[in-house]
Amino acid sequence: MEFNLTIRLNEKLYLRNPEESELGKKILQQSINLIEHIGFESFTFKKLAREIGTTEAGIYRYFENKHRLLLYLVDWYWSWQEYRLGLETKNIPGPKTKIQMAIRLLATRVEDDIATGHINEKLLHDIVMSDGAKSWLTKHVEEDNKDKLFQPFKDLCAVIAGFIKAYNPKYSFPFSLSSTLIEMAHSQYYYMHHLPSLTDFGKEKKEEDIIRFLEQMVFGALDSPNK
Amino acid sequence: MEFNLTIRLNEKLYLRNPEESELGKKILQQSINLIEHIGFESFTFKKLAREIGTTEAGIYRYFENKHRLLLYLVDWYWSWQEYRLGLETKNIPGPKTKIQMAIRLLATRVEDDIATGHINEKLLHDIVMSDGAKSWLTKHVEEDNKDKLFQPFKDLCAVIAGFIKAYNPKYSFPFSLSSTLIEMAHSQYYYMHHLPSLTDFGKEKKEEDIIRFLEQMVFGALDSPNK
DNA sequence: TTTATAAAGATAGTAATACTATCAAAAATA
DNA sequence: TATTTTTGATAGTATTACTATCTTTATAAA
Repeated sequence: MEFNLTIRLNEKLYLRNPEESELGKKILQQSINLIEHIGFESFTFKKLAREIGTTEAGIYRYFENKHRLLLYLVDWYWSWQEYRLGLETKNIPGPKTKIQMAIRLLATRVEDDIATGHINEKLLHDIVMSDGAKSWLTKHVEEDNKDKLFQPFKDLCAVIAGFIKAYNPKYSFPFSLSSTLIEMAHSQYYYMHHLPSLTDFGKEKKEEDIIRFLEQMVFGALDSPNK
Repeated sequence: MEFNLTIRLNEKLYLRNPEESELGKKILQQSINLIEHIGFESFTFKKLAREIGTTEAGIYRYFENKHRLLLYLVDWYWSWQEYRLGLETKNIPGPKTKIQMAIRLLATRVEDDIATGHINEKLLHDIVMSDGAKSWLTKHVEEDNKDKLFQPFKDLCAVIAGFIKAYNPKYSFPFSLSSTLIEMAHSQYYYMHHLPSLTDFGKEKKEEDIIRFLEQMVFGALDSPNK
């Protein structure tokens, strides 16, 4: 028996749904390979077309521009993380364990999930670490936000904020702590590998240390008297 | 009497030192205005040249490309923050107060500093929040890092890590906590204004709340038993 | 004062990027 | 079989990201 996970995203992300055709799926698959390989700045639709064996115009039929394609991939990633988190925290009673699970899922390098044929989660994880922030660091954040293009990130943030509130209902900053946690799980990993002197994990480069750091910080904040 | 603050940066950032000529200073001044106004993605040397009343080629004599110019501005900003932090924590005895001062300086919207003629710190602050991360989120981070192009950020991070170690010598993650603090002071501010549902400050939009959040988190982490 | 030299301005040119438009061929669907 | 949809092929344009060259102007040394 086979399981197949499909994630349906906001229609404003694309001109034609890439999940609904072979070419569309190839665009998703190969754009992940190519962005991971050459970086988002050097990535162009022309290069992607060459890689796939189609034409530039063909790709423009699916995505307005490369920023929208990035948004699609990033939204896909956060939706998938929320889905995973839902699975892994199902039937777990204590909010503490749920928060710990969230930290673990976010700070651990992902393995490719076979249930999603054309998406390589491992590579996508690297892309989100290196380029994810670029999806909202633009002059058009607010319009994109009105179009709900950041919804998956916000949803994940809200889920974890929910765990935080369940753990300590008196804590004043559940959303900020949640977004800090999510962002730092990625940043500290990126720093550890590329700018290690911004971290305390430079020598060993162990994910477990990032998890210890984040746990200590989060529960430090949540367990301390909240003025 | 007049005071004049000049910050000398890594020579690899530029082809010709922009601090040493009128045109160079105009490049710095106007690039800040223009990047803040249209965003880093839309910013080009041609537009900048038009703004200044010089030619594209003229600007290329100072900076290899717009990424290097961004790095220059970002490095300038972090150097200036370190300088300010040094000033403000001089003669303050307790490390707790120093950490609080660091948080306050980082999380408070800056006023233009008259001692630096051609640099508008207020606008530069906005640029660093919106585009600062793009200076290291590239495929050439590691080469840039070898060239010490991120030194000012690292230095500031190390100074604050020093305060953290002084406050609690047993704490295991002074550098990671420091980089988290610096990054979050900017991110939370950016989120508060553009993606408020990622924070708890959406309604009031008060800097004081960000400061409270960061202080509570940092001292929560530092005062809790460190396993 | 001439004379070297460095900086700035003016102009041109090129390869690549970020698209848009059009038309024909192929595939799917009615 | 006819019709609609999707893809492929080709062309074209404005802008970007540079490099090159040559002249003028400002500065400073002889």
